[in-house]
Amino acid sequence: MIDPFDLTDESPEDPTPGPAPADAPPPPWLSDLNPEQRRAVEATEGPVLVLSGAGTGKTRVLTTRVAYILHQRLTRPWRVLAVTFTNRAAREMRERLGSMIGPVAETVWLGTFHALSLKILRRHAGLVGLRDGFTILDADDQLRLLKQLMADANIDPKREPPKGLMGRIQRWKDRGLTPDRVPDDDVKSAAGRRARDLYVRYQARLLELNACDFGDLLLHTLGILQKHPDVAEQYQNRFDYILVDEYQDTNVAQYLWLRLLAARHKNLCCVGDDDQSIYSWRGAEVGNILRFETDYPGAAVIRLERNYRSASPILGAASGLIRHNAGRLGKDLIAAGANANDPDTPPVKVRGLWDGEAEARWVVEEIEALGHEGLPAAGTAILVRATFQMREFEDRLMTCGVPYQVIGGPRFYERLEIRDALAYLRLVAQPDDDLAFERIVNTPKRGLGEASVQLVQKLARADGVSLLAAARELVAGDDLKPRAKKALAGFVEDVDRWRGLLGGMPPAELCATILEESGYAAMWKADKSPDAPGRVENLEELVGAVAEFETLDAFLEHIALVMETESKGAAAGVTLMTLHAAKGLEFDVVFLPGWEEDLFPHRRALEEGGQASLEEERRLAYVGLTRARKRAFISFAANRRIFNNWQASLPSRFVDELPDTFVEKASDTGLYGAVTAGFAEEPGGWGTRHARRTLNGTGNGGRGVSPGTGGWKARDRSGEGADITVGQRVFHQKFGYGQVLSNDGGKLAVDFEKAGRKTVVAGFVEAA
DNA sequence: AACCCTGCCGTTTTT
DNA sequence: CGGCAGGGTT
Repeated sequence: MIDPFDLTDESPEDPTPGPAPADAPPPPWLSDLNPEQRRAVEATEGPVLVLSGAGTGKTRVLTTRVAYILHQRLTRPWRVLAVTFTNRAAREMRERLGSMIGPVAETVWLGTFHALSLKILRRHAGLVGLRDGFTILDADDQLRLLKQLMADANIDPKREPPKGLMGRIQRWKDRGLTPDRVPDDDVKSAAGRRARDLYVRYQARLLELNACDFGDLLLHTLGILQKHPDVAEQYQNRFDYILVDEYQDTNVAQYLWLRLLAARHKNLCCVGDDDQSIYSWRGAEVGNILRFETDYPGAAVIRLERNYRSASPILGAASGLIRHNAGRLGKDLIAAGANANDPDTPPVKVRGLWDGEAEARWVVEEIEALGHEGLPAAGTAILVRATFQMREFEDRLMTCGVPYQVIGGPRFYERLEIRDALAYLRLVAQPDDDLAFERIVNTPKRGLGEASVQLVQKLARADGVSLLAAARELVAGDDLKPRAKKALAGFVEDVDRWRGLLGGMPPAELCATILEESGYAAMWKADKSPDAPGRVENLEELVGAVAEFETLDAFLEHIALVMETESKGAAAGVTLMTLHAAKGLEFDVVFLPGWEEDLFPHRRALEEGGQASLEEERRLAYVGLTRARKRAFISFAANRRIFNNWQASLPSRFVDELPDTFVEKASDTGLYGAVTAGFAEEPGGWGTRHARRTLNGTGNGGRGVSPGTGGWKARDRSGEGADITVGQRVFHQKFGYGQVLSNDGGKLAVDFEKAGRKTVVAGFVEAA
């Protein structure tokens, strides 16, 4: 593992200028660009906004732009700053840059906002009250710390959920607001004031711990740049060109960070797509991209609209959908890729099904059929709105023997056993890491209960020393019961001994030694719960991960910023993940299930964010569709089990918003009428449209289940549903026999004999 | 100090 | 229904 920032030569006055541009052969990569891309690459001076639609080659533009700047000898590699959001994007960019310009790519300042901030912050830690070697807390540490502070302040965690408070604090940090800058509007309520007070204490406590959280990496760096003009100037002069990926995802703090660094020359190139902004709920400000031209007068705005990824019906469907959003910068994708002109590309298939299980069955059937057409599972993805949807697909894929992998879920470094093991390593590397001490002082159980730990904490606070130091004092004194004293003495001795080994053996060996001698590995080996063997394996894997590093410090620094493990091996089967996780990826075939009101767009999003959130949900749908190269499938179910009770659901409004020209809709016979939506009724009858001959015409008196969804009507199978009366005994395909409790305009409350009380639509039951 | 039980809640997630 | 957190119990 190489630390990309471990630069051996960063000197701005590097004495070896390269050959003049004229001497160099024309770079091959310029001619591969289309005219817009080329403009985006060649407009090196001044602010540039590249509006880069899905699949229009933004990574290529970014990397080529860096290569071009260097090739033109406009500056030196270490004077170029390229910022991304994820480690994955940074890695990909560095690799591609390396293939264009060679090993010199390693010296470009390229990384995530957080990694780059950390690099700057390490050099000026003293300016914000941090000392050298400060640690970075992860989400778990943050929350534990906040809970402690809440307990100190007598705030009931029942009334004020710690997660909510943490969220508030993080949102302030996202906006670049230190505690003293929190606006009055945010502390009008008592809860707001309490949150602000806690924010003050939280920041103070972090400094005591010589630690900072992820938000602080940006916030502190921003503070340094704002309050110390001399330092700011140093970096403003250092970076001659700044490039930013995924600009639509920047928060206010990041926006200010960029603005400060680019203040001198304004050679700031932001690449993004307002239509793919899906992270406002974690602080991203679409406004940043929408306002770019105002913020940077005279900015060049370049639109990349030639899509090289998707077949034209997919682009047509996606464009038609996103057109329903207001306040866009405006951009239309044009099919330009190899998949675009294939006359055989079928439209986007939209399919209504009975329930989630039928939906999964259908999806997997389609996957198997596509396999015979030469579109194997390995290039296929199922993209869901919420993780609970995954289970049904997993079940079905497993029973059908289709290989698959789930992306997302709990990450390696977030697992309990890994976090515990890391706490050991942290404490050894950094003896005053109090959070690490607390975490493992009694793990595995050493007979050190809360009483003993509190004694240590009290002493530490009184003497102003770390917990480990206080423990050491306590062991020497007589304030502890003999039992606890012995246990604590043993623990302190262990830590001291491991510290003594620090320089003497490779870090992986040290890690293994610690896990053995602490009894931590033994604890899991002895555990007979079903997940214990997996945890033991993970610990072994951790040792393997440490082996990639020269020193323990280097390893800890790495995992503080890179919480993911390197993805191992190529995807073998169907990829199952959330829509959010799919951003930036592409697949030959994409399935988008669960397009139902309340699920997608998600009810909670609409409840808290109204119109703005609806548009964000729509962008999410747009992101999903534009992941597909060759085929896209959308589906929705009429019934879905949510928290164990069945819920009748309506097709998503997004289904209605898909332009008819590019989609082919069908639903299982009788599931829905097809009054205006142009749905065929037969399963599998894609070509046979009965658009105008609808079930509505066969006796449903136009009684819709819900207004506002266009032509979708509850089915009324030749009228049986109409004459259901309260108290009647009925039969339901899924739930069996039951008695009708009430009838609310076709929505029946039924007490089923086997399945219990459910709400069903009248059309789904028949008189028994 | 360790275990069990009850009650609540249930969207998306990187660094 | 099921996971988890916190409280109460042994």
